[in-house]
Amino acid sequence: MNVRDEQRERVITALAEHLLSTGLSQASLRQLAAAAGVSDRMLLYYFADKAEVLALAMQSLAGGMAAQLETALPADQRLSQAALTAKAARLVVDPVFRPFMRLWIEAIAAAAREEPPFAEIARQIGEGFLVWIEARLDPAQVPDPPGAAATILALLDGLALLEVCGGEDRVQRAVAALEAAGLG
Amino acid sequence: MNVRDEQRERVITALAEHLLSTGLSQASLRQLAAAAGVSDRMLLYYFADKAEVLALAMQSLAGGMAAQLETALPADQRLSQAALTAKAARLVVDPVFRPFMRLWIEAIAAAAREEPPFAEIARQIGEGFLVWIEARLDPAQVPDPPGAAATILALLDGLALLEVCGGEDRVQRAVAALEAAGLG
DNA sequence: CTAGTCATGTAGCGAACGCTACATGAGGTT
DNA sequence: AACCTCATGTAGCGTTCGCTACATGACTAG
Repeated sequence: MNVRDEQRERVITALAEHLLSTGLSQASLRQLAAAAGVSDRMLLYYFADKAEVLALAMQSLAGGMAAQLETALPADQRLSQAALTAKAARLVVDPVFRPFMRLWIEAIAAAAREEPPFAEIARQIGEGFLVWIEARLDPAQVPDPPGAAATILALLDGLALLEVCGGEDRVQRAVAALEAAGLG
Repeated sequence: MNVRDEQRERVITALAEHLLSTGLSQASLRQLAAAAGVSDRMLLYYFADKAEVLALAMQSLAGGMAAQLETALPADQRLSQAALTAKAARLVVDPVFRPFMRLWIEAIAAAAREEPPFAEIARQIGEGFLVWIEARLDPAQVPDPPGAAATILALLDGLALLEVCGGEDRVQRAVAALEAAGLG
């Protein structure tokens, strides 16, 4: 393989990690290059432009996130809406997933202002989430799986927002309430 | 009153409108000044810095939003969690409120990256939302009002995110599902 | 009348941004 | 040996950003 192609892989992996830990605020070309251990000049030699860098790094993260979600809550078990809501909520507020959720809301906000490449990225990742959720809903118990999945996704994303504007304890209280309801 | 103080009021009102319609992406000092019909130089004569301008405009918007919410769903009627969730969800996806919700998630994302003055603003507005919600929950029907309020807020905010990453139809399906559940 | 505050304009600073032009050496091909 | 592509460095372009220094006319207080 090319040196260039090797570097593309190496750099994207490093940048995914960097984005996870610092968010989109530290994502200028120069900052990304420094985080990946290359010069900004070379970053634009490996990739077409900043949008490509961010798109690839976000896709890499989404892939990792999807794999972790698969193992954390396997699809062979179908749940009621309340039960899945509670379990998924506990998952996404876990310290393991929280950095991703933080980045996820930054990406959606960037998509909201139509900032490339986030409009596309956010659509893709959101779609992936919906598929993941719907695959875990028991059609026998859930009258409207697409509606239920959309509702659950909204709630999960909302928990990430709640953490920012309401703090950790509010999130825990919400998750506890969901678990209490999920037992019914 | 001073010319300066008159201008402060006038400019903030204009900028609240501007932020509502264009979001935070068109919010550089020069763009804000143009939207308010003044020079950027004068904007920084009327206000201390950009953070003050944004803070005041956001507070103005939050006030207007709060007033509209009060009239749209008066506090004298206490509801069950499911019923309030459904009613509030229908409210926030209304075209009247959607621009605010859009801006709201941009503000939370800015808060997430600790961008002044949004950390403070987001906390304030989020707190206001929680109070508003809790004041409409019937304590006789709701075992854990703070938890329920946090859950509802997460869901409402999440609907705004869902619109960005999943599109209008997904939001409508989620609201329909919530209304179906709210009838039970 | 003079002095000073208020309101506003002109001009620009220094930094960061995304991105590019150009040079250079290393290594392979003919 | 001549040439060419690849990988990399240096330097900087043009723009936008938040913000400021400085000047100037208008009005007001002593």
